[in-house]
Amino acid sequence: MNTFPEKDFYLLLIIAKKSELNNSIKASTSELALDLNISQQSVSRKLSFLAEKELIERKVLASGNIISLTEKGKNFLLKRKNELDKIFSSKKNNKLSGKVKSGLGEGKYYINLPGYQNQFKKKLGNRVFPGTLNIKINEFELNDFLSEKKKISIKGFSDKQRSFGPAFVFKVKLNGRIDAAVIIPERTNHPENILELISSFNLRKKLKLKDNALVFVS
Amino acid sequence: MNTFPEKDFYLLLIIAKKSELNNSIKASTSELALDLNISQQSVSRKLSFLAEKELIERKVLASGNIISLTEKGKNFLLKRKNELDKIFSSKKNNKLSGKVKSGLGEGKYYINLPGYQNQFKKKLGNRVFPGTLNIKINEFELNDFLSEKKKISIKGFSDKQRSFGPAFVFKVKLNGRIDAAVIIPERTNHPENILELISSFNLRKKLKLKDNALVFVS
DNA sequence: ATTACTAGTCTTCGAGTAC
DNA sequence: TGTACTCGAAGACTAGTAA
Repeated sequence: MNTFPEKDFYLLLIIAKKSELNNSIKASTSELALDLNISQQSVSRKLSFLAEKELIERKVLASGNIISLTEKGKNFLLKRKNELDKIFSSKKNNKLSGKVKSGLGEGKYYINLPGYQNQFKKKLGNRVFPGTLNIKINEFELNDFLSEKKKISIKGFSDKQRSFGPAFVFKVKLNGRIDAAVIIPERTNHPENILELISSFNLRKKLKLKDNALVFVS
Repeated sequence: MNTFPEKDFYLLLIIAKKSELNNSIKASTSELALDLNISQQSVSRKLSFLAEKELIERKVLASGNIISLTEKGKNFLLKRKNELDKIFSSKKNNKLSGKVKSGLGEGKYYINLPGYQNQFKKKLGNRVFPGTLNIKINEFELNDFLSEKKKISIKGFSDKQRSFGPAFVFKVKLNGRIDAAVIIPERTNHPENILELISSFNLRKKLKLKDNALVFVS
């Protein structure tokens, strides 16, 4: 029995990620075991299972496995994606709420660099206040929220000493009325549950926000 | 151990579907057992597990369960959705290919009703040929394909005898060059792996298509 | 009608180890 | 280094049944 690999879904997902859906990957069972937090032996068994069900294609070499998803495997994931999309589509997140947090104040420095400010002026209509308002949000809702917004690109640049990376900004309203923008570094390495807002206003002052104040962006 | 309910994912998904994410549902363990093709006892155990992990909220009554997803439960699904979205986002399907199939010829009758033809003329620019070209496609790719297209609504209407339902149409090109439109009844009950195309042309003749001919829409 | 405990069976797990 | 077999333990399953 066991027609559908619900239990092995996550292994399939990891293979999809690593292979970028369409390529082959080389991976040993112990490597994958680390990703899944299970034993090498179990991965071996699971890969056999997925191959037997024709969800993956697999060549076993002395040095590891060459693995790729089959059409059937991709469809299995796509079907799951469609189910989830359908469930969440009705509840489009056009609002994101969270609490105001204090950042490290680094944003301030970067935001105020002329290389960025000039672009803000051109693309957002105004220079922005040197500082960001940090809001702690549910990171899982961020994707859906931003997917509805227009992505505006901010280019990176260099000065004599160092270079500054590109970023994306998205125009939003804070608490339904104040013009602001979400800014996300293109090569992000900071926590995704913190949303950084910029604005021509000093948002914290303008809205008299203290730490942990509940706000929403839309 | 067993921190994440990979094995019970499908039950969580079913609860999400039935509850439309945010509502409570009433369901007995044996009902859910049918959906999952497992025993009533297993559902009982799985529900306890999900509740213990705080993925669902559950009230056990003499007549069944009142179940709703917790924020944590929704996040679990949302996270999975985001992973899948990410995997498939690079491979945007702006092309859908499949084989020409013979339909039952019903489409012809409906398509040609003035109540529909007048709307086609207004919204697609032309009356359409009375007949549909049926293409067998991969149903799992349909969602992604259509999500990139503009949805045009065709209203339902009634005559003395009966009523005819609303539909959606999406402008596409067949084989990269012929103007056509996908038509999907709003209350669909026909197989989703068959795509029905309408056009001002008789597509079958114009492209000299025989059954099983490979075509693509974009 | 329910839910869910018990108990026996079947499945899945990973340590050890062969190749 | 690899993969994957054996096998004892742990976990998950269902039938019977109590509440």
